[in-house]
Amino acid sequence: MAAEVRHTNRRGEILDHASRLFSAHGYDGTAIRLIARASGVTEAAIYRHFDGKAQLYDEVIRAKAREHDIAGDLAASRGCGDVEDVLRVVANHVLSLAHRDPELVRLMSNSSLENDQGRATIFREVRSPYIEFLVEEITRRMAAGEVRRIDPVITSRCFVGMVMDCALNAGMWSRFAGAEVDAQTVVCNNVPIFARGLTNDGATAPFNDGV
Amino acid sequence: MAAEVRHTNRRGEILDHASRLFSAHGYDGTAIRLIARASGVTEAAIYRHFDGKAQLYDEVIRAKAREHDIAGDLAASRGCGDVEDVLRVVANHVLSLAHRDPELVRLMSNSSLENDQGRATIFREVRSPYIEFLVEEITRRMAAGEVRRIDPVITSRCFVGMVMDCALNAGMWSRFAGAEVDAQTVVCNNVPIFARGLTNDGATAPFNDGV
DNA sequence: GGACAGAGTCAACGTTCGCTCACCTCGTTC
DNA sequence: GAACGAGGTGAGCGAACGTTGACTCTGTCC
Repeated sequence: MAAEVRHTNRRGEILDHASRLFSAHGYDGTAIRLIARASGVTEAAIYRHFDGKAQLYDEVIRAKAREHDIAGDLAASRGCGDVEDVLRVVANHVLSLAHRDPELVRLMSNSSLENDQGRATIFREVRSPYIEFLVEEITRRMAAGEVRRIDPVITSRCFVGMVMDCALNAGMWSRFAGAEVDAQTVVCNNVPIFARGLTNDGATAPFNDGV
Repeated sequence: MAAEVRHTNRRGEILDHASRLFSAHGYDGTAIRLIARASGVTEAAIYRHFDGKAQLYDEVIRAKAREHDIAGDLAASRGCGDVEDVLRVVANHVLSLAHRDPELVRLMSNSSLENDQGRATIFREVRSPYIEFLVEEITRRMAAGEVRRIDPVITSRCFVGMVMDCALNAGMWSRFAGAEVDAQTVVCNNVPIFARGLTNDGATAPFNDGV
């Protein structure tokens, strides 16, 4: 990270402005001309640094995803607490990420069809770390009898999807329902529901049927 | 006389082709020229029927939303079965809607920033009916003691969000994990988890604390 | 001090965009 | 049968688009 700081930061500046504009207006809605003007250079200068619009967009996505070490953050909580704690860690991380980096949220909900590769990149870099962490935790806790017998992959994908959808559409909620709901309230409401649905009752034997 | 008047349907034809193209390439990615060519007319003809591109897009969204009577479908299941049945009805309806009308799914995930009004329309016409149905069901069952004390609005929004995210990103799943997961498997896995998290234990008294 | 490469500008290219205009062709109405 | 409005055409507008080529400036290396 510190090694990248050359004495000309133009490339980074362009990437920053492009990230902001792409996230605000989408891929098709952002002209190279706009990025150039925002970066204080001409359009031709942008083509000195990037091969074209598509490649610039791809670099923006990749740089944005690399800003966060999601898997690394989650690794610290590996094996800690009960399954409710695990869900809470994931949900809180997603929602705080969305709060810290609104551009990322917009890029995620923007890169739907325009530039399908960008969408795949975001999916792989942002969503997958959460899912993989959850799958691992749930699988281990299922073997230990803490979690009932469910499909860890489907369950993890859907839980992450629920939290992502919440982060992406929080703005829409307030527009229709009026009252703003903060992230912590959502977590406090939903994580226990999901956790309760996942955990074995104390009365039930951990291994009630074979694998 | 009345049998040959099918070509008075130009407006509807244009809407159909516009719907297909907008859902395939997004708002900015779809040129009026393309819609005209697909509809077998010139661009000028489109401007006879619609005020402009933005209004055409809005009409597409509105027509698409009106194709389905989500609230009406759900009303038939009002008050039936236990809370698990209610969740299953909602999840199955969302997933079958997505299966029957892929264009709608694409429009939903496409209309992100481009034309924000279109996004709000889809949100109101497609998502809200599910949420309102769930809120009503959960609230009633909470009062009856079947469901634990949770926030019905947040819970409903998040459940619907989970299912929508599943419907929207099912294509992405298979690309990364390889194995395709069909909708019914997802419902069978997740609805019981959520339902179990919502329902009161049999051992617990229905009203264990005041409202 | 000359060669060279990177970074930047300026001007323009060919194309496509949303949109409009003048005109045509009907079926209906008075 | 004249008038008329709805629906359609073909040509073309001005603007914006992504992209490129020729050129300049400025360090750095041999």
